[in-house]
Amino acid sequence: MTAVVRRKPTVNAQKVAEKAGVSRSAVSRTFTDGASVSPETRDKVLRAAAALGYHVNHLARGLIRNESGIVCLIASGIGTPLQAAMLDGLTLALQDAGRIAMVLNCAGDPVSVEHALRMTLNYRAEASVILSGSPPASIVTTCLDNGQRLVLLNRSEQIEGVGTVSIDNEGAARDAAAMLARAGCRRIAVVSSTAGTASLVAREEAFIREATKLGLETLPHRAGPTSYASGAASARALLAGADRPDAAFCVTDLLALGFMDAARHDLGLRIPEAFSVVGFDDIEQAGWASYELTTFRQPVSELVSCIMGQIGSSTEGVGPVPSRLVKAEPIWRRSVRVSPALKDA
Amino acid sequence: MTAVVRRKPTVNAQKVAEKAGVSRSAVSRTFTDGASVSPETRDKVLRAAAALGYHVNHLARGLIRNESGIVCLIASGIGTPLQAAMLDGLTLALQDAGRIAMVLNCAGDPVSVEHALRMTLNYRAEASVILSGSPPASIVTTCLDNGQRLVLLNRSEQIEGVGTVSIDNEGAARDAAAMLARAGCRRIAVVSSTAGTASLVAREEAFIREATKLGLETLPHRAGPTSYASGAASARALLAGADRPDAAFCVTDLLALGFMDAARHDLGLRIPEAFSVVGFDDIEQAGWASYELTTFRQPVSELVSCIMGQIGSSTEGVGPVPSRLVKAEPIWRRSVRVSPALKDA
DNA sequence: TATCGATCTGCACAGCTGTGCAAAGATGAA
DNA sequence: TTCATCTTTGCACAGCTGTGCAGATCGATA
Repeated sequence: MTAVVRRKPTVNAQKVAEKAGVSRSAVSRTFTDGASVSPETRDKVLRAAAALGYHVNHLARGLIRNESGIVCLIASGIGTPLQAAMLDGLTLALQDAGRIAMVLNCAGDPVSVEHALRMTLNYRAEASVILSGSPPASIVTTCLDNGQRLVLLNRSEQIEGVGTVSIDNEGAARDAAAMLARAGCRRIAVVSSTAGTASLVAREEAFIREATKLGLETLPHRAGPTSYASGAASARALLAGADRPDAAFCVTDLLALGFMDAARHDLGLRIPEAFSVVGFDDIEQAGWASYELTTFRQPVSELVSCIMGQIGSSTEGVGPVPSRLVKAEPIWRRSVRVSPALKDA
Repeated sequence: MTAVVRRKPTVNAQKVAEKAGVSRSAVSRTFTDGASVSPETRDKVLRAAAALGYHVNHLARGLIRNESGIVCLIASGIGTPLQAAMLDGLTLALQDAGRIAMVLNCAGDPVSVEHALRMTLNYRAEASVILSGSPPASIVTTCLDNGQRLVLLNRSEQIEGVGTVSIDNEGAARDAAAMLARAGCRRIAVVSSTAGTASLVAREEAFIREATKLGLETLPHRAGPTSYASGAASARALLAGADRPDAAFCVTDLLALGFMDAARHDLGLRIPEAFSVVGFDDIEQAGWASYELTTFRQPVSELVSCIMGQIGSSTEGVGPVPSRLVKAEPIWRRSVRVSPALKDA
């Protein structure tokens, strides 16, 4: 006598119709925007639905309308301040737009991104936002063929039909180089990570190019993943010898904060008097009083609204969505020493 | 001549069956675990599916199986380090268990939690995890009636059929009081927030009760929401007068870090020599060299596996899931001065 | 009153899949 | 060869909803 799996009697539109004494169509129309129902039947239906605890089945609705209402967010390192802020903003914006967010936590490598996009297709998501990692080309075309919108964040490649929102890494990195040159720095550590993410590499290379052009010496260094610990390790490695650099450009605020802490507490350096640090992202912690990090802001809310624009209202066709380039404004705080020249002025 | 909305020809099991020269059932069985298909047809199907870019429609599958594979995570303040860490762990664990996470970003008030749970029912989620906020009782029973599993985090109320995972706030708060008493502190600021969250109130009250029992004086203070800024504001308010406290118990690490920064940089206090601070949560930043905050750890991975246990394998019935109480271990760092008594030993 | 128009309602089909049941095919044994 | 057993396959139904189309109801106007 095996235990019989007794499926709970689910409450569907049919039940509501019977209780309200109307047809099932009337129930459906009551919960469909812009459908034609008389106020009385509408009332009867709503009352019956509330009594039974009826909730429209979005799986079935998505099946017939071919609009699931689901938008997938594909990211890695969700626990990180910047990614968490992006997720916060995106989930909220999606809800305001009547969609719902599915979060796929991937490792960042192409295989896991492809896996995530497959899941995306399984759930017939209307759009997917890839916040980190880079998808193989084949799965991208499959997504587009299935009518899914795709938005990539901080990818340099332009793909036909794929929306792109990018930070102006090059411009900001050039500004950073100029900023440190004006402060009178000469030997500059360039602290990056071994992750090899496109935008991080872009920042590093653009900075080195501009700094070299300005006659500055650069010392690239990568201690590990993009983290506080890696920043601290870089500081200990770079500041140990006799001929130290006199400034550091860190491609990420997390790296910068770790770098600052190690420089101050392990090596006794005074920032900004004896050493200048510039970061990137403007995460919340960069503004904390222990750091007061001068950095470049990733304008989260602007990025979010750009992404929402790319996702669009799902009505228009495959119009070639213009890719957006967002400026990263410098945020002046107190981790860069004031230039002697400016002091005189 | 209006633009005809031409629905893209979707690729479904029927198309795959035709291309592979088999029946649609064979396609379905190929993608169903434990179904009976011969290796040859299976191969033909897989080849045809790959060629067409077929992906099983989980909406339809969920409709017929009554198992959507969706688990909803309801939270507010996703950008916060602790919540972000929880989301990171939960999304990963869910994916490993073959489910997928939907994230509902709510404001925390009962109305928005109810709204989120309604959405949960619309998508026929198998389970919902409420990470913050407190749902009205009526919607809870509706969820249970619809066969949805429900897990509450840090709720004191026991509801029949609802899983609960809680941190031992009281025990940890008592430990904190004893810790500060042993360090020789006498007047202790209790820094909390105006949020009124159950677990924060529990920490505050348990601490005050135990501290009073130990003969310590307590000065409760709430400057605003649970944030770095509120912690800093509390420090400025509490440390301005002449008869300062000599220690602070902050019900959250974010509050503690803000408190420390304001105490040090605005008021010139030395921590831990002249002032001791204890926090709660052990967010990543608490371990940074600028803070070295002594605190109590919310064991994220343990909480995650407890929650996963409550969600269960969805096979068994409404068995009364035992509620779990997780200990918050003290993490000794350097924000509490070493007791003169211990120094002698 | 008869006709027209507007508004609402119900029928029936489509959308995609999983699975029980019966039939067919394959395999082994007598 | 004949029978029995096991595996595989196809049919057809269920699961829940949105919507086009035709019919019904109602009010208003000539």
